[in-house]
Amino acid sequence: MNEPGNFNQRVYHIVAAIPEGRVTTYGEVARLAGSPRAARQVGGVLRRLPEGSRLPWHRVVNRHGGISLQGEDFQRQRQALLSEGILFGPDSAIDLSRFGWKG
DNA sequence: ACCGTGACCCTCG
DNA sequence: ACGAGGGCCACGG
Repeated sequence: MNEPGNFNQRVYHIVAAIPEGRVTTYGEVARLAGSPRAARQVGGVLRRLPEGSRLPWHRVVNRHGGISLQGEDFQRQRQALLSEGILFGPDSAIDLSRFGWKG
């Protein structure tokens, strides 16, 4: 079991399954992938997505419901989420109890 | 096979 | 309640 590159594949699969208009966290993806302590790695996978990937990477946020990207990438993710009807609170964070995958 | 890296998260003061 | 500090661990070079 657990062949090389499996983590990547699992992450792809899980992220691809996040419904439009919903978000989940790096930690949750890591848990679903079977490596609860590899939240950081999830970010690593998404960072190196092949250009032109159709994976909805923007639906993954940090545990506070905030965007972990910086500068231009921050704006791109924010825009993508807004265009799906996801709202940001006064603290610039998404209410996970409302827009989280499980809801 | 080792080593740096980091789109995170938990634990303590 | 909150911030700094450090552990974590799969990946690529």
